[in-house]
Amino acid sequence: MIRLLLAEDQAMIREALATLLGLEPDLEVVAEAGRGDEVLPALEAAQQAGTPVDVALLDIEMPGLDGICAAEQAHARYPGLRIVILTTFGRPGFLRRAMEAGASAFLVKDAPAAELADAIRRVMADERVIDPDLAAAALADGNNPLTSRERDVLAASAGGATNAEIAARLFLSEGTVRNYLSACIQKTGTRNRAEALTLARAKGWL
Amino acid sequence: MIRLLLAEDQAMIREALATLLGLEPDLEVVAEAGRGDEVLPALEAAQQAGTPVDVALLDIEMPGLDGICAAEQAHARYPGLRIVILTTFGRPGFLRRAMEAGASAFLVKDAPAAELADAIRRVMADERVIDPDLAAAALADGNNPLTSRERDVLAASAGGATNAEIAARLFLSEGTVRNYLSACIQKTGTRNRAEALTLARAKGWL
DNA sequence: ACGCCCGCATGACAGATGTCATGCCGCCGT
DNA sequence: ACGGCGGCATGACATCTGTCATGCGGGCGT
Repeated sequence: MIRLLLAEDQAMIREALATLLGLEPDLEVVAEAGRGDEVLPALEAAQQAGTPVDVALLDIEMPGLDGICAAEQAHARYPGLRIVILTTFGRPGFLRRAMEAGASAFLVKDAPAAELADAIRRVMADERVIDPDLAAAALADGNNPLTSRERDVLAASAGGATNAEIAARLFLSEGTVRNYLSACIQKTGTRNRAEALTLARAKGWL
Repeated sequence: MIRLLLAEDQAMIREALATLLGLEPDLEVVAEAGRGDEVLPALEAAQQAGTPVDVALLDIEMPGLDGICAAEQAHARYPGLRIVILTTFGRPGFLRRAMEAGASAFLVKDAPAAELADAIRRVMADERVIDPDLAAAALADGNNPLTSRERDVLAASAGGATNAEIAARLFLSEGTVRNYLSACIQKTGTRNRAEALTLARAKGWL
């Protein structure tokens, strides 16, 4: 019996997935989390209850902590735990980060449901499960060209934030903000901050 | 036995929901669609197969046609069909549009799974199912203040499109684009196009 | 020690964005 | 007929964004 933890913020989806997986004779959902920062506590609780989790299924976009950060924490604390990342968007940067975080599988929600149970069984057999096209895209994409600070500033530009606002928020001068954004624009090969942000998000660089 | 159609572009989620609903003794998923423009044909096929759909569950954000437009078409063609809109974001403008399109229920995926089956049974009993908080927000929000053309131009500004690009795309002069965007910015009470776009999207106005 | 990279900053300037005033046309309701 | 609204446009101008040059300090690897 493979014991699973399921982390997904949308309750309806989480429960539907739990039901689907619960129908498999060799799978059992023993823990659930609706936020990224509930993953570690849930793993702890399952351990304490005598039903240690074998495989954690983590959505990426969750409140409290994103699934990849949660994977890092979980992997550090429970080295034997297998991690399957589940995501809406197969962004290459996410794939890269997920692998670095110790994930054994990376699945997009566009895949057929049968692939989920299959992936779980394969990671239990110490396999890696990644879509070959996505892996190729991630490798072709090269590394995220943005420095840490550039990412901060680009992320802060979302929603129409002015340079003055970004500067105040990140304790920088406006000129520095303009320089960082200009660097982001050039590194991403785009024409303005909005386009740079759109592309960086699509690539999973932020 | 209530016969259902399920329209949701993410295969894994759709199948999980179909499994969940299929476990209810009085519900049966007789049709599925992965794109908005497959909804009508799927309804047609179910009708032809002698298993006419009673309730259509439509996700909003789907390729080919959004769920609300699909609802409009389905409602026009099958007046007796009940429509339940399922969405990730409870945007007031979406709620308003869904109701206008003939939907009988509007559910967010954050809701517990039990609410889905419950909503299906209630709309079969000719009830309306809407979260009271969401309804209040939609009523408090007032109407979408943007004209059709303003919405076109604001939507076209996404992703960093320049005024010249928007103008070329919508067959306008750049000055007209600037005027329309300025109007959007003022009507939304924001400071620039990016913020106007962010807010209009959050409200379900686009 | 030196070179590179990152973070941060100033300053000058070109171009894009946003505001405002104004005006024409067509449609619709009164 | 008239007024209001939406769509479209021109023109002037203020402000914001983006580019470039330059420079300082600190950390790291060779």
